[in-house]
Amino acid sequence: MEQAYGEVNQLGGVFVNGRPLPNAIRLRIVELAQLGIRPCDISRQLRVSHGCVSKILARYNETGSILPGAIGGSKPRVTTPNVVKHIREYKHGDPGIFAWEIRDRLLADNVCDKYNVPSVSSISRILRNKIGSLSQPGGQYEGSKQASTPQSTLPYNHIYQYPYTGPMSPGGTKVGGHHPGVSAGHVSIPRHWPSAHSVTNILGIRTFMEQTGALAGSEGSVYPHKMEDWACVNRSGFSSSQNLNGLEKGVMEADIKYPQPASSLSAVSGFVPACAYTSANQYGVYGGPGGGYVPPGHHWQSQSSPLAHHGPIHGGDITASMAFKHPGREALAMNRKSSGSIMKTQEAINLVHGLSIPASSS
DNA sequence: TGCGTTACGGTTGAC
DNA sequence: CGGTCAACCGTAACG
Repeated sequence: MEQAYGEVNQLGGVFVNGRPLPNAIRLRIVELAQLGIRPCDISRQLRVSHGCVSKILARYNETGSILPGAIGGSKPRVTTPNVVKHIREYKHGDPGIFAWEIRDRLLADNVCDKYNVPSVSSISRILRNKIGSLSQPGGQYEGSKQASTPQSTLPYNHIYQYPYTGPMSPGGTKVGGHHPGVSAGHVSIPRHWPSAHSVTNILGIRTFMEQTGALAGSEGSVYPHKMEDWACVNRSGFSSSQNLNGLEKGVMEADIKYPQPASSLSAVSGFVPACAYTSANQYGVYGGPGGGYVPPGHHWQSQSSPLAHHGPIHGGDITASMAFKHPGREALAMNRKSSGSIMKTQEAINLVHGLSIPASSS
């Protein structure tokens, strides 16, 4: 119940099986890569398996987003009220109609397209459960809106992976399906590092969290109050100043705090160390291998954090934008020549800090 | 040695 | 309200 669980990988890093890495670390992975640090070095420094580093970077390169994909949930349902309504009408008009005929008519009438037309079995179920019993007085469906086009069917994945900075959706509504890929990149991560030296701040823990919450309310960005809100980034607050090395950061990575063991990489130890899943995500705070797990008692962020306040929260809607991708990335790859030694890496890290600390020092 | 890939055991959330 | 299912996760290991 209150267990603080986590595991330690071969590199000494802490992770929670089945859960995404904190955004702070995901971001750091991308940033370091952009600085020309080799994935293997990133892996070692952040103590994240190289497979994971590879995956995150590949995803980033492909989509421009560092966000994890949508976890859980089901496919968007195809039997929308509108579809049911039509089925009902078809059935009413021809009580002997077969399910497959209904299916064909749904397609013919453009109620659905081939991608979201219900299966015959689904139609049968609808006929049996909803229409057969006639439990619903019909007509109270959501208006006359055509809710069954592919666009409106809300591909649930997108709300996670492609932070869509829609023109509206002030309530952070379930953003209408937006196709992936297209929009990736026009959002960015705010960049101002918390504090370059504080372990707690390096990953932007508490204070950022609060910021995030506050900002989130401003634009209606919705962060699920659960795990996916690791992506607790607000896309609005920094959109105008996003061109610091192409990376914007600051409102994010507040979510986690990972107490990593100070390993032999002393030079880096101050860089990676603190992380832990927020209490908001119901995970205990845990420390590194040496320290064992810290009991989740101290709740550095209470469940009723600011994050929980900003407007309507729709559980699965992460419209947070951590997506960013900047053109100059390749240029940075020139650093790649550096052999990836820790010293070099540290320089790069310092570079990051140098780039990104407008006013972060406490 | 670096890194892409994948099996595995895990979590999540809509249905 | 608990079970199912299909999505995703990161690690570890392989090549």
